[in-house]
Amino acid sequence: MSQFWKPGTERPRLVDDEEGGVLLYATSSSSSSGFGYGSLEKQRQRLPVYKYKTAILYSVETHATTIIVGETGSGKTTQIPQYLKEAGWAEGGRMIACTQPRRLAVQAVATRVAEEMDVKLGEEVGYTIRFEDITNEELTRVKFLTDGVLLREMMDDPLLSKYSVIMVDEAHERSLSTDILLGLLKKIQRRRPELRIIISSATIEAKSMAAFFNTRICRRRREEEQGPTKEPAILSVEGRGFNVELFYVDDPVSDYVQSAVSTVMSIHDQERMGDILVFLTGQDDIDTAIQLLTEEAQSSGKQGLVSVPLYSGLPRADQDLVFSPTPRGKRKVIFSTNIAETSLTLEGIVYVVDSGFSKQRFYNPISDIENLVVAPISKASARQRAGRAGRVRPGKCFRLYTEDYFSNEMSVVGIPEIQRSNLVSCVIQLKALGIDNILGFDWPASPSPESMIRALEILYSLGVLDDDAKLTSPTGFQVAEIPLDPLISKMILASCEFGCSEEIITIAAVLSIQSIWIPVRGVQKQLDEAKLRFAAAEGDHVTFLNVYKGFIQSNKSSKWCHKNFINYHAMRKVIEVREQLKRITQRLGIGLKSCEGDIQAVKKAITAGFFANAARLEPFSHNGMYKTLRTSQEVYIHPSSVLFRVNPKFIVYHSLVSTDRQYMRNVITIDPSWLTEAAPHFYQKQLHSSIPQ
DNA sequence: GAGCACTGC
Repeated sequence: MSQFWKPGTERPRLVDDEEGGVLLYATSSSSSSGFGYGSLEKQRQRLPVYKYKTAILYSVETHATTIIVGETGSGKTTQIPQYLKEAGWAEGGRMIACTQPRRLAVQAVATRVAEEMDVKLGEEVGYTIRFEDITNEELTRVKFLTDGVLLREMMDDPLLSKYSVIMVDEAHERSLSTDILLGLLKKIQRRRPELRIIISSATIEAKSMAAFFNTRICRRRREEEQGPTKEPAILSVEGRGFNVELFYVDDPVSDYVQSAVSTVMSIHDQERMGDILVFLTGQDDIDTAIQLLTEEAQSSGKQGLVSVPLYSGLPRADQDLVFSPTPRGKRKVIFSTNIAETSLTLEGIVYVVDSGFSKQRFYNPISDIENLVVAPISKASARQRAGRAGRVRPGKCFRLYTEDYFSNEMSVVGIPEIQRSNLVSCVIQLKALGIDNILGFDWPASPSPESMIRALEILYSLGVLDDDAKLTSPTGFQVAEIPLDPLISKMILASCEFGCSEEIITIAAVLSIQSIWIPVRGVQKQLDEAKLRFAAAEGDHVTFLNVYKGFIQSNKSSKWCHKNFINYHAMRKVIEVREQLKRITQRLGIGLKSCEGDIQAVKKAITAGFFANAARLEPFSHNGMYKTLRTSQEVYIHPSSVLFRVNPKFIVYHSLVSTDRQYMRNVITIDPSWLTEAAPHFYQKQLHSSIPQ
């Protein structure tokens, strides 16, 4: 390995990551195994953040905004809410909120904090995530929630008046909801000077966050200002990770999959025992890498390697393999996507191999298409990946790019999600909160005006916004109320008119789940056959109705799912979402009605939401090429669709996925005259040119 | 002939 690698000139150092001392999937080390309160208290005091308790409380007392830079295992997430509670911030009926970008983290942190405070979860300490509200209105003083839920709460309580302090954790990840939340919190602060905001962020982002929240206008007027200082305070808390030594390649690699496999082999050869985590970009890479490694290990007679894939599409049981203990004398190699960068914490990793790439979403507002492309990661991501090696003992990280590339070419932080996404949901949420001047909204990072305008256009075409870009009544307000993509919400509202809301909320629930089929490559043929049992000539949406019906008739049986290659957990989720939609539609005064098999009604309701996603088969096309009616984009039916190779003339699709081609996922056949019925304004021009009568 | 990661009363 010494020929291949050169130690970086950068000195080995502590590497940060984001969880404040909470180890997901490591619940056995907590009090349930017999530690009493006293021991928990001692553990708390040993956390690095403990030393800063007074400083943090002082800063929160005197500053409107405090930015906490916390490294690995600093304990900030679990401890700061408790400090605030002890200092009296939850007195007088007030509450302390702490947001996380992910549900799992919310549950884990809340559970841990309840344990440390020796209270029952759901009483003094509670949490709220979608479908799960473990809080008690009278008792709960410290509340953990996803930032998406807090945004929803603002619809009822725009000033978030019940909270005295709001801590936004993992702000450096710059997720869509976090950015919207930060923009809104800044606005709230102006109206509620007594509100305190704590933002926990990685080092790299701290300064820009501070600049964003700095609302102090003029230095001289400082003495006249009432209340806390407007200029944010920045506090830094060290972590408790181990050293991770960094290595770079001498020359750029041409094939990072092959290179990752060779590196794993060298580590296995030359380094002491310890598991390896390899960051690749997707399922394809991962499958190829595992195959290559198996071959290389076989041909060189090397033993003792156990390779495990890890990506979100993997069935739950297979994902759990990653957490099973490595057999004695073996070395586990986990080939993972970005999922291991933030969402999952793996124990026992000592070596990290970083390809330097990940798949990232990019949105093109001109074509209104979201693309998934392999792109170089940022320095922040690279640090995060490296940090995964230093959790149990000092580790090593092998970067499959040159040190020169890292220093001079890699961007410091990634592009915030809000600048890479379709903004339709985001715009409607702001409108619902009464923010009229969307283009002038103060964001932590501004999205492009093109994306904003495109979102406004789409919402206008859906009849959600009027000529003055205000929410229409009742449609606009109703669509904003439903926590789904506005196109789906519109479809639900239309179903009322067509008398098929029972069917449409089922379809809406299925569409909001990733996939209801079991994702297995080896048994593709059986999966296709299973699909045929439910396939409807009208398309995928109607097929979903058949699957749902079968699932209900089987009495929601997991056996039935297994037999039919249907993902049982996904179907449970469908039931859950459907129940939620049922409640919401009832509140909106939409009566649930079944069309009793009138499929045309169902398809018309779908068209009412998705008219913009219409495509027409190219005449004389031999390979099933379609063009979208709106922008004449070349698109194809996705191979997973029941209409693949059927190629009906006119279709409406739910979404596009872009790989080497643009694939339409979930399609139904339509009659083109429905398009002009559903959106006359939208299709007026195209009517004569592209739709034959 | 094919699926980065999250999320929402």
